[in-house]
Amino acid sequence: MKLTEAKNKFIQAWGTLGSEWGINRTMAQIHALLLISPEALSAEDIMEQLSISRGNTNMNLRSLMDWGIVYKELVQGERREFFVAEKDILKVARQITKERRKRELEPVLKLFTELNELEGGSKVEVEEFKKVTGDIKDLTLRVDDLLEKFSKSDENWFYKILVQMMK
Amino acid sequence: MKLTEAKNKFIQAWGTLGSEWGINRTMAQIHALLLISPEALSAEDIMEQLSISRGNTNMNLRSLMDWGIVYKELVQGERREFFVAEKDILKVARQITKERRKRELEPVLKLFTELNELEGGSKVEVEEFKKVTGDIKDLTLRVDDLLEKFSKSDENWFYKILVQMMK
DNA sequence: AAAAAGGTTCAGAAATAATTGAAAGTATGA
DNA sequence: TCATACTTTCAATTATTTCTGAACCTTTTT
Repeated sequence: MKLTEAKNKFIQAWGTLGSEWGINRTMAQIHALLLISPEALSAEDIMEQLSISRGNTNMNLRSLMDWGIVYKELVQGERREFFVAEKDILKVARQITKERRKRELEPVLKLFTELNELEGGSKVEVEEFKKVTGDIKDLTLRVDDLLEKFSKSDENWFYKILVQMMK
Repeated sequence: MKLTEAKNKFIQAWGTLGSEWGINRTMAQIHALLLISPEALSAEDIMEQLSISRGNTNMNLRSLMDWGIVYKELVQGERREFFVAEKDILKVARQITKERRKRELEPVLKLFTELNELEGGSKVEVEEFKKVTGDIKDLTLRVDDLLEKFSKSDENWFYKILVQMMK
C-alpha cells in the first residue's frame, strides 16, 4: 500500500468512526490529518488536503481545541497560525473521556438524582420507574467513577486492570 | 414531581443521550418507554405514547431487538405482539458494549492491521504514520479486550476493578 | 492611514438522516 | 375462501445536521 492511499483510508475511517460515535465527520477527519502529520499544518493546508471550506475548517479546529486534543502553534516570524494534534494517544483518549463525561454524563446524572425524588411509592408504575432510574443512576455513577480514574490515570492503568482481571 | 412529568423527562433525556452517542433519538425513546413500563407494550401503545408512526415504531423496535435489549413477548390468546425491555441494566450495558465492539471497533481494527503493513520505513511521513496508527491500534486492542471482558463479566466486575484501582 | 494577510462569523444551501403513511404481506378463524 | 387484525416495507416527505462562502473583524506591513 502506498502512503497516500493509507493516509486517505485512515482519514476516512476516522471520520466514519467519529460519526458513529456522535462526532462530526469533518472534525474527526481534521483530527486524523493532524495526527499523522509530522509537521504542524496551517488552516490553508487543511482546507486543501480535505477539500473543505475555510469556515468549516475554522469551526472544527476550534472544536478540536475546545476538546483539548489539538493545539495552536505559533511559529516565529510567521503570521499565520499552525495546528498540531496531541500525539499521545492515551492522553487523547483520556481527554475525550473527560470531556464527554462533563458534557453528556453529568447532566443526565443530575436529572436522575431529581427523578429519584419522585413521591408516591405505592403504585407499581412508580416503583418500576424508581427502580429503573435508580439502577441506571447507580451504573452511571460507577462508570463515571471508573472513567474519572481513567482520565487521571498513568501509562500503566490498563496493564494493572488487565492483570487484575485475569486473577 | 408527578409520575407523568418524570416519565417524560426521562424519555426525553434518554433520547438526547442516545443521539449524542450516535443512536437515533426515537429508538432511544422507545427503549426508555419500555424500560420504565412494568407491563409489556404493544406497537399501538408505543405509537400513542410517543406520537410516532407505525412504520417508525416497527423499524426501531426491530433495531432494538437486533441490539438484543428488547424482546418480543407473545401473550396467550392475544394476536398482537408485545415488547419488553431487558430490565437488568448491567446486561443492557454489556450487550450494547458487545454490539458496538462488533459493529464499529472491529472493522477499524482490521483496517489498522492492514495500514501497519505500509512499506517504505525511511521517510519521516511514513514513520509518523506508522507510529500513530500503531499506537491507535494498540490502544484499541486494549480497549477492545477490556470491553470484551466487561461484556462477559458478572455482577461484581465493577467492584473488583474499583477495589483494585484503589490500591 | 491604507492595504494586505490572515481569522471569524453566520445566514442560506446542500447533504444526510429520520419519519410518515399507504400499499403489500401474513397469519388467524369464521 | 374470505374477512379481519395485525405486521412489514419503502418511496416520498420532513427534519436535522453540516458546510459554504462572502462579509466582517483584527493585526501587521508599507
